[in-house]
Amino acid sequence: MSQDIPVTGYAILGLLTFGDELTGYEIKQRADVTLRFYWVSPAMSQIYTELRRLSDRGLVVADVRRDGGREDGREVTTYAITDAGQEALRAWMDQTPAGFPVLKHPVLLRLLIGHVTETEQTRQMLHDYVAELDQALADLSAVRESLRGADEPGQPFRFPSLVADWGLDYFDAEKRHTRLALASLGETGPEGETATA
Amino acid sequence: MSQDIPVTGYAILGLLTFGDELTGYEIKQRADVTLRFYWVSPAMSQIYTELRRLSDRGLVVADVRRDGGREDGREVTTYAITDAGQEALRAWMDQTPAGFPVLKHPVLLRLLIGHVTETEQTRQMLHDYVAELDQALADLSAVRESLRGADEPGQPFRFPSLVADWGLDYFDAEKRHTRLALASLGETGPEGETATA
DNA sequence: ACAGCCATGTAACTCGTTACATGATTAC
DNA sequence: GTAATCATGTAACGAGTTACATGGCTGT
Repeated sequence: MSQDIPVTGYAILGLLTFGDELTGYEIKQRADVTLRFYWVSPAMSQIYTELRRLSDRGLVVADVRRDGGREDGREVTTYAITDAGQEALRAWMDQTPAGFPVLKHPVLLRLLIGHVTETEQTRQMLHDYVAELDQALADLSAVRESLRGADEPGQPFRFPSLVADWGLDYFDAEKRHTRLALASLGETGPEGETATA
Repeated sequence: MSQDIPVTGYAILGLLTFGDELTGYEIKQRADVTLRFYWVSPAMSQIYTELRRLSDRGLVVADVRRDGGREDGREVTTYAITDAGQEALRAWMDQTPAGFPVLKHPVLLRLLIGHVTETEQTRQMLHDYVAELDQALADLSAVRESLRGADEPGQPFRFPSLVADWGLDYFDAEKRHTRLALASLGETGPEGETATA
């Protein structure tokens, strides 16, 4: 029937299962704080394209409204998941294998061919990565905190909390690995210096 | 000059810095055992496309040869990185930021919306994931072992070893996280049973 | 003889991105 | 008044995939 929907489509559908009617713009914002860590943050244009597709298949309903009710006001379209959408999402979850994660890790890719450049350059890259990880950790921590109070079994944010904790641990592990790599490069680099951070 | 090369192009270029002349087919095999874990394993057609591009820009040289030297034999094309290729790769490493990793994690995506399906279904997914992680760990361990003996500073496989160790640790951490999630689901699931594995 | 691997490529297509275009609303 | 944010879309394009097509070589 409707298995020709990209995963991102189901991801958007999933965002709509948390109870609210959302505009495309709001979906983008939600994606930026959640999906972005373990899937992608789709471009606005992609979101509108996907909403169009979901709407065509009856998996979401669009609700066009005049902002503020005025005749000349701005048109705002909110989307809600339909029963058919719930079923399609459920069928996807239950009947298609999740698949193995794909990691596009430019830091590891460059580390792999570290012999092509100076050790100092590689160290710099790793330091930069740590800084970006700190930022990601801060962002994700904030999200995780915002779920407190509704993260127990039976409560709405149980699963998002589980995922956020997993993500936090993952970023921590990345920091550890980066530091280990830095240590390995620092101890035995061409120059006699040790790691600086 | 030549910054219109996709990352996968540089990745292929990188594979050619380890000393051998490789055919497109062999590049695919190398990618399947190394790149696949932290970048992607490009399709054959993508590899040939990329080799064509690199060749057009003079970053690799193609060496067309008759297999076995016979006039009617099969044509085999091997590729080697050129000096210009080394420079381009180095320039890319030194002058463009690596960028933050992108993780496409269907297991986490589905766990996030776990409330859509039965807990048992989610548990099943996590169990399957553990099995796949075991496979990945076995594969990567084999690669890592094959690097032993040339993984010290100054030796050719120092950086690949560093990356392999990082990867092994990462997969271990994923297993841990999966078990934690399973525990969390098992203890408090709707049915009174505990986790089965 | 035949299966399986080695080897190379083209064509069609999809996902997703960036750039462009438009305009209303809100906060300062 | 004007900058930032809210809101929606189109067009062009690029990276990468699957399907298709071809054919030689190797082991049994």
